[in-house]
Amino acid sequence: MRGNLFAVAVDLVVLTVRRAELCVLLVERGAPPYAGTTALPGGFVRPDEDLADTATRELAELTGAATGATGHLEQLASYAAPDRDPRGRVLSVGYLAMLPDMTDLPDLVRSPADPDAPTAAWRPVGPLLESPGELAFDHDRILADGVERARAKLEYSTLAASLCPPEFTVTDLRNVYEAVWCTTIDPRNFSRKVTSAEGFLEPTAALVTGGRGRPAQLFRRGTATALHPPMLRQR
Amino acid sequence: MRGNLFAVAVDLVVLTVRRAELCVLLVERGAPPYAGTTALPGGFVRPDEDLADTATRELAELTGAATGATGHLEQLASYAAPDRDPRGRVLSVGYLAMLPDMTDLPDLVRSPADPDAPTAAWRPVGPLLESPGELAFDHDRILADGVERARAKLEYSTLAASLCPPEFTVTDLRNVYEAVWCTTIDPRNFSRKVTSAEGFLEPTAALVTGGRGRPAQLFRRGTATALHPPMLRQR
DNA sequence: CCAGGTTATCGTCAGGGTGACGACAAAGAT
DNA sequence: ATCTTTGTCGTCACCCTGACGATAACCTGG
Repeated sequence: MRGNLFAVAVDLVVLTVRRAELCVLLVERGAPPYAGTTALPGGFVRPDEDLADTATRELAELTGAATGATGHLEQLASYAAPDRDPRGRVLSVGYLAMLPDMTDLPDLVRSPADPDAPTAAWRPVGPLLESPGELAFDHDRILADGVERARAKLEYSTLAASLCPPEFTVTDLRNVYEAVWCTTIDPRNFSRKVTSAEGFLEPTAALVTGGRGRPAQLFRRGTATALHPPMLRQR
Repeated sequence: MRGNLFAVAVDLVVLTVRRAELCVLLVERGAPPYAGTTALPGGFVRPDEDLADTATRELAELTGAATGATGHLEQLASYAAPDRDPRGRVLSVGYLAMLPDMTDLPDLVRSPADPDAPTAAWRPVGPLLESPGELAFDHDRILADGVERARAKLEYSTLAASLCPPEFTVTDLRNVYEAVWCTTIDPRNFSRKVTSAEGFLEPTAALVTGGRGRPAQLFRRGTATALHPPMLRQR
């Protein structure tokens, strides 16, 4: 009954917004198969781990555990086509992570926990989605599913704040929506929507200054997770 | 690297609406572990199968392949806690199926394809969700996730039609919404919403008669899959 | 055959949310 | 000092929805 066994891996779709673009964290594969090509970061589930444990551990190894507080991590879907890995039967559980733009980190991220780990780099998702084929295994599909999940979740949740630093302005938040959805949003209507949504934003005493134009109010994440009524994308 | 291997199973959350109640298809476990208790139907992935293949095959074995045309099947999530199965490491991929009410079938369904398979029975989900603990493994959680997915999907998709027979009235469709959401909906507003939604319903030439009251128009599923704007549940 | 009950469906109306946009405030730039 | 840029408030029309009246078309029972 159970003679057919699988290796189980967790692959991460780590998204952030850098320079007004939605970006994903990719690694260069060092070992076969697909050596030398880019891929989603991932690894195998250890004997004592649940799936979420593996995802959390790998995310910490990649980014240096800077997530936790502000970031978001959720399961996406599982992929187990018989021929998806030439080594044999491998089931991959996709996880979606959304992190604030850590502009202080360079485009190349070297893991502090594991110096032998492959170097990770942020890449804009647009070209990867439009012309698939660059990523190893079925990672193009996993990436597409992750981006679509993120786009959908911005509609009816307060998750966009996970892509912002701990304190942010309404414009920061709007830039996240515009980058993820590839649209432009009217700043006045957007401000009305997010500031009047109960529990989305918590005002801070401070204003942000230094840029051009009128100083903007700083906000923190509110306690709400759902956004009612939702903010629908244009179709 | 790959010494830690898993058995991979697919467990089905098969939902339908029977007698104005949302019901799930459960089986009596004949073999250990959890012999004698009820559980979600499921089975292991075969060597040449993708996950969706396994789900489709098991659904066909359970219901006699009467699905396909009108039914719906989608992946839910994966569950792999280290101690979720006493036999060892088993990863289970949950699938959600939604079928029309086949009232012609009895509450007990004996598989035509595999007479040795355990007998399946329709059970209302309400008591199972309110007092968990009856189902084997972590199937209470899988069931809860499946029901919540179904409830959410009715909001922004035309999936409720998958729980209706091929031809149905607006009242049939409303009964599905009311059973899944455990609410009551104003018939006039509901009718206005679903008949004006582009591509949700396709009118048929026929009326349905025989019941009490004015005869109702018969509809077929439209081609649309998304429902814009969504029909939001009360909170 | 007709009254009454039941169900389907159309119509009306007020209120909330949103898109489109004007207006002003408050900073830096020249 | 003026211009430009950006943030925020306000206004208005429109659409959708909830609440509900009204009518149509059937069945049932006197």
